[in-house]
Amino acid sequence: MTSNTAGGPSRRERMRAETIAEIKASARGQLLQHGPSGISLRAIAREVGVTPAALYRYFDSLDALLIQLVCDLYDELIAATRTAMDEAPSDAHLERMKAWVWAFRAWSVGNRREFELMISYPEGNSAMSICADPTTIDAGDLDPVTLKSMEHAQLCGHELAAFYRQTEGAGFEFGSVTLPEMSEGLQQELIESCSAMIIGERLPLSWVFAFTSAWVRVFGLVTMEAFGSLPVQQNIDEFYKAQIKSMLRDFGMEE
Amino acid sequence: MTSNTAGGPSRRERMRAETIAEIKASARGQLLQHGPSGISLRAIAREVGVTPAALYRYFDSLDALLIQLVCDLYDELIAATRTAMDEAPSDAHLERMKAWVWAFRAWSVGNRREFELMISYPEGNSAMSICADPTTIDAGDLDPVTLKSMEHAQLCGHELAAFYRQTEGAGFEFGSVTLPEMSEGLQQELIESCSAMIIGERLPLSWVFAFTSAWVRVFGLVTMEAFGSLPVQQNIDEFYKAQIKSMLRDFGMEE
DNA sequence: TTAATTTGCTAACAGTGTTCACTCTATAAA
DNA sequence: TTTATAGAGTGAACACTGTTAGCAAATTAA
Repeated sequence: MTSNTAGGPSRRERMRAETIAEIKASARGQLLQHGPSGISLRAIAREVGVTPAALYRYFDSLDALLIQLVCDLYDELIAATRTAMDEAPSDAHLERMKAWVWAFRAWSVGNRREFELMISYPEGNSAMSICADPTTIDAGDLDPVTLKSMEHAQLCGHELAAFYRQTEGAGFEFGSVTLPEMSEGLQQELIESCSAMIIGERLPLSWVFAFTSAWVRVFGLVTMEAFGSLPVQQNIDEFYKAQIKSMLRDFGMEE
Repeated sequence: MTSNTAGGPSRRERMRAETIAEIKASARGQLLQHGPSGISLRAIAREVGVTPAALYRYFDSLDALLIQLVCDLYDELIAATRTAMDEAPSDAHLERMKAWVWAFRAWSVGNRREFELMISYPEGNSAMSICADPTTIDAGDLDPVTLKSMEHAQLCGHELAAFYRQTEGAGFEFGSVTLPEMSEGLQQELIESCSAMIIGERLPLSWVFAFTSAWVRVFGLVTMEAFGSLPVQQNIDEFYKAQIKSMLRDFGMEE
């Protein structure tokens, strides 16, 4: 028929993108209803109105489909976090980091099953990892979900770097924060580990340690809440606030 | 034949217990090789040398078998933790709590797939929860894995209570620890939440908050390490030590 | 129009958890 | 010791699952 003279996506490409979206939507619906292990390829085909074998024209396997879905979910999380951060002024770095925590929590708890799929996929993979092995960090052939999770963490990491640039390290000046003694090796690894997230910027050890500790705490909080194993069940918001205050104290800050 | 006059388990009961153990062992072997979702009832039957249907004489379903397995794994974790604690004198409560953390970590990381199964089973259940809903805490009909995870947490909680009794709250006296301001509701919930673990003992808010925070941090550390997403990969031991020191500071202690 | 690519189908294969009806066999009671 | 009874095991079937191969129709490009 009409050849594709006008640059844009061809008719078939549009159709293809549409059914791909339909497939993903169906998969997500089943995720919501029956959990991560309840996503069935045949059920998806049934819902989309197509034969099971037809789905293999769009995805190499069910695993590949799930990986794609997880990537999309990360994009959703990242977008939600970014807009939440952008509600604060671009130079209010502390507020923006707080917003990151709240948005991360809100999305993960509001999408428990999605969160469950993200951290449990694939079997024992390094989902939600802050950074990968430093030796292979240059290679672009990391698995896509690790990349996405790094992008998610960098969103907060960059803000920390900007905050350091803004205060020029003053945060630790007026606080009585004594760093635990650490070996040379650990110090170096911590700094290098964070430099993967804060590109080009080199933060002092005190900031890096406080940030890493905070990251572990936030991860613990969000995971436990999403899995319903948080020690607090009713006043969760205030518990988070208290935890954030406690973390800020590790940075030597009061408010 | 000979009737069972001598109290002990009958011959059939012994046989039954033996095959049950055999089934569980096979299940665990598959868990090790193929991960939680790779445990197949038919493969177990194949390995035990029996028909798939025969397994239903021992377990109501595959799910029931997995729950039993998870309970056994908790018992193993609890036993490992307890013996590690008992290597310290019974009145060295601080050392014993440290031993709890190290043993918890060592077992979970040394048995990653088992740990994976424990926290992911059943779908979004409250595994590894420190305590359950206070309203139903009296009823003994909680699901068995929640009970086991509580037993695991109580092991450390009791030690904390004993430590408080020993020092009579002196820990917070000589430290410059300022508690984040919290609402009445959160304070009450924190205290009640911990009283489920420290039976009969009522700790002050400062201790309860520090303990809860520490629990979240330890959970975050162990989970991230087991899933390979810890920001540190080489000097993990020292990172844990630094984290523990940081937690002890929340209790107002130095060493 | 012709040729090539894409999309979808049917059918089948190997695997899964679960149930039912039917054998034995070992225990317990008469 | 003989007779019920409960336990353990079997084989066949059902309803699923993910995946592949070969073939037909439709859409695009030459």
